[in-house]
Amino acid sequence: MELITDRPPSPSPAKTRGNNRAAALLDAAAVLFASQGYHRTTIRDITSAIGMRSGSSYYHFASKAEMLLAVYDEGIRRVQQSIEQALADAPAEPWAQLEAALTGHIAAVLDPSAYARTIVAVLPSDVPELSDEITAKRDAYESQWRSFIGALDAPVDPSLLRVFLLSAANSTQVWYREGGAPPAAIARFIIDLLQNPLEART
Amino acid sequence: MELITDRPPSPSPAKTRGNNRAAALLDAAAVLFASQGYHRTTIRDITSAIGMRSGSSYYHFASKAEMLLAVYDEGIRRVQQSIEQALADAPAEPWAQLEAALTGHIAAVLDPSAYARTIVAVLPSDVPELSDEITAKRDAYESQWRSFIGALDAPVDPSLLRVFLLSAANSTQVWYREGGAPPAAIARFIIDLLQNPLEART
DNA sequence: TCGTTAACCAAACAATCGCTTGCCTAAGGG
DNA sequence: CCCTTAGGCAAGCGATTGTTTGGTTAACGA
Repeated sequence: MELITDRPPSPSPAKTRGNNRAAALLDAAAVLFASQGYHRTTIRDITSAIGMRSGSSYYHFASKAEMLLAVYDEGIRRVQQSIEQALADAPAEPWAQLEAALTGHIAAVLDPSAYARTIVAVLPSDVPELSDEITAKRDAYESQWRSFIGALDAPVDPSLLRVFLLSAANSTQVWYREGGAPPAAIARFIIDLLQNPLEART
Repeated sequence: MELITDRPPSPSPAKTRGNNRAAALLDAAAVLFASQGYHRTTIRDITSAIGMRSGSSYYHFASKAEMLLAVYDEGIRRVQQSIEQALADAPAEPWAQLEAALTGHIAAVLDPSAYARTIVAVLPSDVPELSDEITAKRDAYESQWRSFIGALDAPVDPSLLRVFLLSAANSTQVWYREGGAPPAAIARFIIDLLQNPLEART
C-alpha cells in the first residue's frame, strides 16, 4: 500500500527560470484527451507523463477544464493552418478547393501531435460545463465548410453533404494505421466517390 | 451537506417476485452510456433513473463493465434485427440490398432505446479492460458489411468504402433531430451520392 | 404453516478524483 | 548582496467513485 500521492518524476526536474513546461503539459494533455477522452484522463496522468506532480499543473492552468479549452483552441488553430496550406497549393476551381480542404483536415486529424484529434474525440456532451464554449469553437470551424460546399453549386442538400464529408474525414482517426495512404490520397478517394458514379466505371 | 448516499427512489418500489428490473436497468444504462459515455455515467446515475439504489445493481450485474457488455450485446442484436427486417422488403439486387442494410442500420442508430447508439458512442479505447471483447463484437458486426459491399463488385477499395458508409450512417446520431427525414430517405441520399455524379445532374 | 429465496435497501468501504495550501529553491533585477 | 519571483514539490483536503456487506420483506413451494 503506497502512501505516495503522485508517481515520482524520473529525473529530478530542472527548476530553472525560463524552463516553462506549459507547452509540454498541453502536448501530453492533447495526446491523452484524444486517446482516452476527457473523463478517463486524470491530471495525474497528464503531469506524470512529463515527470511533473499533479498540483504543479495548477500553476499553468486554473483547472482541468481550462486545459481542455487550451487544447481545443490549439487544435482548431492547427486544422485551420493545415487547410490554408493545402488550399494555397490547389487550383481555384471549387472541386479542387474542396479536395484541398479535405486533405488539410485529414492531415491535421492524423498528425501525431493529437491536438486536432481531441476536437474529434471530445464532444460537447462529454463536458456539459463547457458545452457552450466547445460548441461555439466547433461551429466556428465547421461554418467555413459551408462556403466550400456552397461553391460547388451542386444539386444536393449542402448541410447533409457537409456532415457526411466531415464524418468520413474524421473516421480516419479510427481506422488509419501508420504507413497508410497519405491524406491527399484519402481526400482524392472521397472526392472521386462524389464525382464518378460507381456503377459505370472502367 | 446531505449525508444520504443515494438519491431516494420516488415511489416505494415493488419488491415482489417476478418483478425483475434487470431489463429496466439495462434500458437506463443504454440511454446514459449513449448520451454521456461510459466514464461519465455512474452506477448511481443508472440506478436512480429507475428508482433503485446503487448497490442493488450488483444483484443483476457483477460490475459496471458487465453492464456495458450486456448493453453492447443487446445493441448489436437490435441492429442485426433491424437490418434483416429491411433486407426482407428489398429486391435481391446488390445496390438495393446495400441501401436496405443502410436503412436498417440508421433506423437502429436513431431508435430512442439507445442500445445501438451505445455501440457508436462507446469505443474500445474508452474501456481498455474490455477493449478486446468490445472490439470482437464490433468486428463481428462490421464483417457482414464486407459481403454487402463485395457484392457490388465496384472498382473501389471495399474497406475504404465500408468505413465511409458506416461513418456517414453513424453520424446521424450527432446531427439528427426529431421529426427529420426517415432512415430510408437518409440511406437513399447516401446511395444516390455514390450512384449519380454530382457534377452532371439536372 | 414454515423455511427458502428473489429482489431489493441502508450503510459503509477503500480508492481515486480535482484541487488547495504551504513550502522550497534557484535564477534573475536593482 | 539581497530581495523578489518563476516554477515547481509535498502533502493532504473533501467529494465521488465502484463495490461490498448485512440486513429486510414478501412471494413462493412443500
